[in-house]
Amino acid sequence: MLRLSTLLLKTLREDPADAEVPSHRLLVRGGYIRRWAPGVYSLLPLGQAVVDNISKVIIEEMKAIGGQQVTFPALLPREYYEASGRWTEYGDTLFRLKDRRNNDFLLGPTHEELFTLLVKDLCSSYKDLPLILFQIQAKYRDEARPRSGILRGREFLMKDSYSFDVTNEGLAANYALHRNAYVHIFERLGIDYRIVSAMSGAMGGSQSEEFLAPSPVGEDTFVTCTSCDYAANVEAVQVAPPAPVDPGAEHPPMRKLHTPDAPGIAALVAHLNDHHQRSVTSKDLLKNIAFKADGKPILVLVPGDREVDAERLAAAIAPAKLDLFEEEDFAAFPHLVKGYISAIGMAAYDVTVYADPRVAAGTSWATGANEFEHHVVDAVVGRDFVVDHYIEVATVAQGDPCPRCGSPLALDRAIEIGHIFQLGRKYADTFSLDVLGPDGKPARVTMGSYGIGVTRAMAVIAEQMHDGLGLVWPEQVAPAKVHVVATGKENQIEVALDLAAQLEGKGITTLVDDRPGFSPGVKFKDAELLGMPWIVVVGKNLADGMVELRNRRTGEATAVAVTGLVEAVVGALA
RNA sequence: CGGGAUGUAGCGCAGCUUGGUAGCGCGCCACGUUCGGGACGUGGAGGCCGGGGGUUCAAGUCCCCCCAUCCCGACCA
Repeated sequence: MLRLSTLLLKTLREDPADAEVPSHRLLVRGGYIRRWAPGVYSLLPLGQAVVDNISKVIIEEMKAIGGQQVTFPALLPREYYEASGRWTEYGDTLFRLKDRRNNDFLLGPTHEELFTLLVKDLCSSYKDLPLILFQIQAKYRDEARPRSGILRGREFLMKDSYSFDVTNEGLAANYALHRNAYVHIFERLGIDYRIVSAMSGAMGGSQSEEFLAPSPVGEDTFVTCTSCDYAANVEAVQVAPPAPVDPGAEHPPMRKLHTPDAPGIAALVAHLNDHHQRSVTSKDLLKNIAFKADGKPILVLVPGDREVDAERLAAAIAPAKLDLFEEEDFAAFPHLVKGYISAIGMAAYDVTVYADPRVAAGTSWATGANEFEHHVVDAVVGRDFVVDHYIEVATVAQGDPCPRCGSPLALDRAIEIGHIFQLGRKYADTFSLDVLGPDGKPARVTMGSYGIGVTRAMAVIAEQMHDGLGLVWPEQVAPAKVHVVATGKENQIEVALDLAAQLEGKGITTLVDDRPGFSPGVKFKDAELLGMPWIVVVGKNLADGMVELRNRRTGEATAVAVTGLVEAVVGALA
């Protein structure tokens, strides 16, 4: 039983000044969490209770698919991350520190390395596999911009699990088990979610799916088809192949035009239409964007109404390191003229040209001329310039055709709450993780990794389930199922405590507001802010032997005899 | 890393233009009244005005530097 008279809880009447999104505002106001530094929070007693409830659901479902729980250290020596290359790859996002002997350590951002090494240490036969290990543990990532309370923290609680198999079929089976377990977990937590295809490029065709919770404050964007069941993160959308181009089509010869004051797509559209009797929109122009791949200039071509998604590009050219083309790069490489960039003639300078599939061979474009204040029109792909590689890097827009069925795609924002990934043999290769197969020969192990943000799930639930008065927890995660409010100056507190004890006796977690001297208004407001699914009011009707049972979500209230309260609650929860 | 905003009591804020004894609301403590929608009275506790330097007889207020926090952008030629 949680008693408000002694519980460490101070609710705030006003919104904290630094909180914008609802989950952050309400969790701080309700005394669930407290901030210490950007992206670093304490869980107070009620917050801890929520996290415990979420963890319990996750642990049950992970064990149901044969997962074995472990706990790894968060403090890790550099050498293992050096071996996998992530000491460098993670960059500034990695928290690094030194011990007294000046040895490098890090705070673990995720644990593939150590799980791989543990299995290498302990498992030497195919008979030891398949194996699923998981932990619920704090992760550390020095995010460029932590935000939105515990939605994106620098320290956060995560369930991470890893599967180990000898065969690809085994990996696929473990992946399917996890996918299924995640469905159960998010259903039980009452989270509204979608499963979408995620980016798989960098890891080489491995399958990967994300569990996304639709939310206006989400940082991810995903598409869903308006008619079939296609759903994907925008980063993973595959463009439908462009309509075939008639190879025999005649195009007028390429012409160079003087286009003063027309750098940039919008200015060029206006200039061509006003001064050259063309009828073009941004779609007909080629957007040429220069980057550096391992220091060498590359060009990326997309239609003028699209943007280049740098994340997708980075994944597409990995492991080459992607950088922007800066002022000094233009100065050092005068063949590319800022504002008038063109792919024409770039083959001579060893500049690799990447293009979106819409920039198909035989299509005709207006583009830069690599000459100050000049553009060209009627430049034809394959005739006037060459595309070296086609890659998926253009941003996706509302209404784009579904790659599966061609119907328009819808775009929505969401928060990533889970990610399941067929890693394959990447880490097994790094650490030479083999087991002996039935044929007596070593077999390379294949792995999956699977994550759920536990503290983020708490924020997501708050985000999806609140109203103007406060939080509205689902029964599975609420710190208590019932909040008993005692108002009045008679024996209400005694009766409330007695009812709470009876409810607890039935296994129903109960929070009771037994604070003396608080006005009824304060107690009602707090009960609504804190968001337990059921509120029992022990007040003035006690004189008639009655109390009130309210549903926090619907606001529905019914009068119940004190003697029948426990039974009524049991019925309501069933 | 760039742009914007903000740092004054536990929380939310005013005071800064025009320098002159540190304020308000909530919360907190004591006593009394009140008790179904954030009650009231009386008395109280609580501040290095983010930090450093400067100007001045005098700085929360003016000037310079630094730090921190929040929001937006992370490139679009």
